[in-house]
Amino acid sequence: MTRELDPGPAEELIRRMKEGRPRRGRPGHDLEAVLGAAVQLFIERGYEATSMDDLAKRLGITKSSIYHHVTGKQELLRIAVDQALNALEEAMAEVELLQAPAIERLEMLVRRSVIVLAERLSYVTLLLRVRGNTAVEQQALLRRKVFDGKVTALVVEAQLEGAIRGDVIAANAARLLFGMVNSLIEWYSPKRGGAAELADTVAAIAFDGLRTRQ
Amino acid sequence: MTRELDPGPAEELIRRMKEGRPRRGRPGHDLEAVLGAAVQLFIERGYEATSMDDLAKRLGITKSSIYHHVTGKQELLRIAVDQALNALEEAMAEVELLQAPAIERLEMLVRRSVIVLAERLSYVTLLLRVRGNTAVEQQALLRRKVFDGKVTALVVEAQLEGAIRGDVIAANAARLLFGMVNSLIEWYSPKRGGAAELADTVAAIAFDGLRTRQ
DNA sequence: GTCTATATTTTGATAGAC
DNA sequence: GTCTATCAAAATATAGAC
Repeated sequence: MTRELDPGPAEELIRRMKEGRPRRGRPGHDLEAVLGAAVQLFIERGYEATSMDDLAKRLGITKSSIYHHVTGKQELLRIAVDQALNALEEAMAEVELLQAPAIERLEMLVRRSVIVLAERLSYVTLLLRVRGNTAVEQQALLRRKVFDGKVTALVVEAQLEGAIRGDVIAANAARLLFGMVNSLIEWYSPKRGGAAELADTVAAIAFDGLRTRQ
Repeated sequence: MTRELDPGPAEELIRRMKEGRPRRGRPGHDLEAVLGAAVQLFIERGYEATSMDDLAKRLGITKSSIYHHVTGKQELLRIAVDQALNALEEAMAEVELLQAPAIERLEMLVRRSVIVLAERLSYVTLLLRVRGNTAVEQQALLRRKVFDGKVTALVVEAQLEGAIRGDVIAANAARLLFGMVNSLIEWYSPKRGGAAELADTVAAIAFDGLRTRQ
């Protein structure tokens, strides 16, 4: 029970992923393959609506075989949302180190977040759909809340510098800004081309608006 | 099976709601009460994660009693998302009648949509979370798609008029715009004050951007 | 309008052989 | 790494009394 909050043994996978080492050539499936199929299904049907048997069928194995790779359904979700949170928190940490006006740090955070969303699309998608039913989900919501708080702080700072309009409530602006960013998960597809260009579009609309200037 | 796509007998409720006639004073629960509790639970825990027994407990009755009011779980979802879709489509229809530049019609649609989201917050929340698992959900997704297509058409028109920046892909702009609008369901609360003011904020950011102008 | 059964499936998970 | 067999719990839904 305390297990789902621990780092867990799945960090082996995360480490392997970071190092770009794809998978070992053994027959059958490994954790990576199981996780990939699970994430895909969770996104298609929703986490709750996906049964371990659905996952087994997708993998072409039996339900019980899955338990050789993970302790249960929740662990699959935990690994996935952790991937998303780690990347977003890393982006935030980098931005916080910058010596620049708040509005520039904020814009950089927006661009970096778009990139993270594009690169880890399925993980971030799952993260943003988490509702808080289980301990795993509540922990994820908590980390999101911390992130959101830092965004609001950036907006406040930029307003004090006079760089962001003062006629909007900072928390609302922060939420709308990242509401726009996060909405990418609803339609972005890697085929759709460069995430960098998309980041430009998002930043342009968010900071300068849709309207033409004369 | 064909039933879930029919208008269904629950249109009595919808009619009563439109007329502002709240509920009949009989003892026990009516469809409206059951629907209200269901919607609340679907939002808290997710549709799939909510069992009919959860709903029964929340209402203080037994599971089987629910089937006196509705044919099943899916019907509850159908009534709810229909409420949201009807309101959004009505807003679109009204805007389409306006004799005004496309950008003004688009801005009006944004404002009206914010109001709809605020007024029917829980229904729209459910609508935006629909994944397409069942026939009910697929029908809802289809109606959303039509709505989105009309938004994109408005953006294109406004670009041709030179009112909206031409350096963004219309479909992307439309999606980001309503991504921002729709993100309201994640945090808006009626207590948070007027929806009209919020609509102003959304329109200001979307059309003129966060950045201060000198 | 609500109840007490009850039917029938499906769920997440385990034990132990290969 | 996968299998068969099995489990206990939980799911949606129905029948029929009050």
